Amino acid sequence: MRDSVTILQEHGIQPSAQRVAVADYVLKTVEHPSADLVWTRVKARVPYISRATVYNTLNLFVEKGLLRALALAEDSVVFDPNVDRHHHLVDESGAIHDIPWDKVQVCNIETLKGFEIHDYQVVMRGVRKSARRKS
Amino acid sequence: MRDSVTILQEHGIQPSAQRVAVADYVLKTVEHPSADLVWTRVKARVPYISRATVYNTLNLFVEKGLLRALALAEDSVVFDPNVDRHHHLVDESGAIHDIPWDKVQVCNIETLKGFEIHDYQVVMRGVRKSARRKS
DNA sequence: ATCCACATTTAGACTTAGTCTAACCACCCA
DNA sequence: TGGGTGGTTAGACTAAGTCTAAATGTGGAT
Repeated sequence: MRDSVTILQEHGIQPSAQRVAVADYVLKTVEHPSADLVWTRVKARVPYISRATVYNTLNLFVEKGLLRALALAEDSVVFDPNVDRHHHLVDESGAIHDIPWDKVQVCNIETLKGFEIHDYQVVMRGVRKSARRKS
Repeated sequence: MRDSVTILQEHGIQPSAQRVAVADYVLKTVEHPSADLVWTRVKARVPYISRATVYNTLNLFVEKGLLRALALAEDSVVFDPNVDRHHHLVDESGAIHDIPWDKVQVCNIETLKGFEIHDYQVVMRGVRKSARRKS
């Protein structure tokens, strides 16, 4: 995994200590955290970071294309460091899983009359099937 | 369009004056209103209805299958009286349009390993193409 | 090294969406 | 006539997020 400082610089973001701390967590996670969860996680390593900074930083990262903000569940916006096209599965437990773009195909979307589609994804609800050994 | 009182009764909901007022608006609208917009719209006809009642009523309608709650945009949950399967297009203006189920097809979703899909839809972002005469 | 201008961070006030609570009302039925 | 059950209400409360004004950090010119 590449260095957070480098990634920030490549996207025209001054790599301050706080921003690097946020990047170190949020660019590598797969847990689709809410902003407050990001705050909690980052505070565990850098206790002096403020809530406003976390929100500012997350919004900056979204603006600069490092993150995507997703409004999939009812109760909060979550962040996803996977900015390539992909689909999402919202588990009934609340967990969110990325589904690779080529696992599912959407047909006839370009023939929709009257609209210009800029982007789309399939949003699924379901449960992760319990794997073999559970206990 | 059928009578709101009848529809409520068929779904096991006591048709109080407030509930009928909410139903009269929200079961017929196509504007995908937020809860507060429902309150505003209903208050225009029934000024003595309280915010809590609107929220209670909307949640009751969702529970009883008269409405679906959608978390598509970042800033609030909206309600949709169309409870049949369909897709959604979120216009850049913020407006939400229903896209009929058979306009678009999703393939290979049943072959997804490791998950049991209960429900899905395609969520699109884009703009409504300006029709001929604009001015 | 020093200074300045500007960027960043901070705590806390503020806003907005939504839930909860406890009192209140209205009807049905004994 | 007096409960009891439903529904409604205002307002307190909570949670997510934004804003503000002050403090602090930083890079570049000298």
